[in-house]
Amino acid sequence: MPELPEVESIRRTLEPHLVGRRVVLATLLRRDVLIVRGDPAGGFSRSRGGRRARPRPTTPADLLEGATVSRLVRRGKQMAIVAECGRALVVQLGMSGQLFVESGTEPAGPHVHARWVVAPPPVTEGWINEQRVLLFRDPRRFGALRAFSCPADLETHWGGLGPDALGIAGDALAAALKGSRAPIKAALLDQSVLAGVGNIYVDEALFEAGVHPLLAAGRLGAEQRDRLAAAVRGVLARAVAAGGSTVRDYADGEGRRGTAQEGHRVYGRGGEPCVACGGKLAQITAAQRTTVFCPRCQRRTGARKSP
DNA sequence: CTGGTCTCCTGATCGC
DNA sequence: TGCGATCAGGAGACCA
Repeated sequence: MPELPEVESIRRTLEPHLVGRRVVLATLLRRDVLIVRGDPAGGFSRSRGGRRARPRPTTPADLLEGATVSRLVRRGKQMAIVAECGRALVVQLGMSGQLFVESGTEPAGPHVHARWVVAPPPVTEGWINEQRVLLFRDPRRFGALRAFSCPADLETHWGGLGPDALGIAGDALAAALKGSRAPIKAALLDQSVLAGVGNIYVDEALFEAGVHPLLAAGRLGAEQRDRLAAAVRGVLARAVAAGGSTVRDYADGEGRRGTAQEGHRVYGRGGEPCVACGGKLAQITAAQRTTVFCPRCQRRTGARKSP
């Protein structure tokens, strides 16, 4: 389940394979994973009554064929492959998505929905000088590719996201949570509030900050919000440094697993002892997600009412 | 508008 | 050993 640290690890490992290279061939093997101007290209919208008579036409350029990659940019859990011409392809990995360069030694397996052949650099300059094949694989298909034809369209799309969680400051978090009566866990998972946190790191950050997952978001005190912002940054930064969490099948852009799961203190540990107090970790459902926390270390207490 | 619930999807796991 | 039931979960649609 790729969250910010996993996407950042993928971005970093793919950079040397893609930046400065030209996409010579792009193939869409399953059309409905590509979203162009807000609609799936494959013809059948998932929304009720959204069945369209004709598939939306797409062009190879939507998948950046013929374009030269200028940079890979991450915002929250999304990554954009930005081309020199201004086009961009945003990759959303959803639950089970993977984006990686084909190793040649292992078969890519089923559920590959898009494939790019990337030319070698014009001048040989180092060890990565061969043609590369980039694959988008996504068994559960909660992921998607979104095509944008200019930087302004990409910015508009990303405008719907909250501030990036990796650099979230206490006052920015306060602004994002102001007035919210949703449980803090639900608020942190809402990508329009804060971009990048998913179910693993939200539980880890709440534990580190000593905040109960069901506390109303708008009721956190200033000190709690600062602690929470610092916990979010710290948890994510450590996970990035560890190459992300491989809980099931996550792998980076070169197929390598991460080790951040070794540092998880609550995720996946319901019923086990708290690493801080030794008490039994509770497991509940919050925001429709499995939620693990320590009832002793994470008090459901917010700011005092003004006298 | 806001927050809660439903839905999509497949692989892993569990109990009989 | 086989197989149906259950669970996992990101995020948009939907609804009260």
